[in-house]
Amino acid sequence: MTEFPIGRLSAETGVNIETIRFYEKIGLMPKPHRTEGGRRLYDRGGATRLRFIRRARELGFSIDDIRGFLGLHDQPPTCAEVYETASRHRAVIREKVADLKRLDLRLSSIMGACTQSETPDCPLLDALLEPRSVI
Amino acid sequence: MTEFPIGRLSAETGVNIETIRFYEKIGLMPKPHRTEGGRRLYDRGGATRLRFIRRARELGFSIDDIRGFLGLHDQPPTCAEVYETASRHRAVIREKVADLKRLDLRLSSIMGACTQSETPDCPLLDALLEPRSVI
DNA sequence: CTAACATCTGTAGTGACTACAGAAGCAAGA
DNA sequence: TCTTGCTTCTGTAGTCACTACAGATGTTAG
Repeated sequence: MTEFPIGRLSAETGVNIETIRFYEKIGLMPKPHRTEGGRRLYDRGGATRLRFIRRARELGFSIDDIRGFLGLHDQPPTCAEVYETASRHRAVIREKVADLKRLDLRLSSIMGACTQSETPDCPLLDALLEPRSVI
Repeated sequence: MTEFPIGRLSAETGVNIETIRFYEKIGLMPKPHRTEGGRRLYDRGGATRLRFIRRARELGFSIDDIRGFLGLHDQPPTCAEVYETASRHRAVIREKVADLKRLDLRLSSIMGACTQSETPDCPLLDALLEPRSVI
């Protein structure tokens, strides 16, 4: 047999069984064959497609981006369109990095005021209460 | 009157009306007075508390962290406990920054292969399909 | 034949809100 | 007093990308 059940697909691709079924429900994975008893049977193509989805997810692309890559919106995209999606995605990532770095600075700044004592009197919480603090 | 309705509280603190009601539902904000007609009335204390919550959220603390700060888990926390929470939070932020930077590198790497042509033949998508790619 | 395991469907939960629908309170002007 | 228009009310459902069950049934090795 060239077909295999969902458990093997899951083991082979590193994608959870429930996630595979979820991808099918939202139309990202096509409906596979079934055994007479109703169990899903996948082939090589299914594994390739699922791995593609997993890699794209690992790179942080949204389900909707992936739908586009797979041509599920309309046509399969041109190379330029894919680049455009990736480029916008990277811009979001870079903005997130900048945001988180600013957050780190602000947090570190108020943490510096902390005495770390065992009393409930905490400059860190005070900093959150004071409108004119470093925050 | 020293009391004011939810709209003014919202305007004053920059927190959405629906969010204020949400905070009340989950017990982060206490139940306020009501007019005879059933509308919420807040005082200065309410505004101070809500601003505290907003600042903590801006710093990325979870609702549960904030519950701890406000002493809603058990007692009001000691300064050392607050510092510990902040410290763990900062560690998560730094890990996220590192993750996102790695993501940027990987993404940039495969974007470099892209021809940005108008054809559907896309090295970027191929990179996601190939198991042995740079990704 | 049976025990153990794999898989099935469907629903609800996660976090931190946001977006409505439909009803009702409230304040200012005519 | 009445109306107009704004504000607020409750309750539910949607967001994103899954994850975690419960309870039933298929499949396979010994």
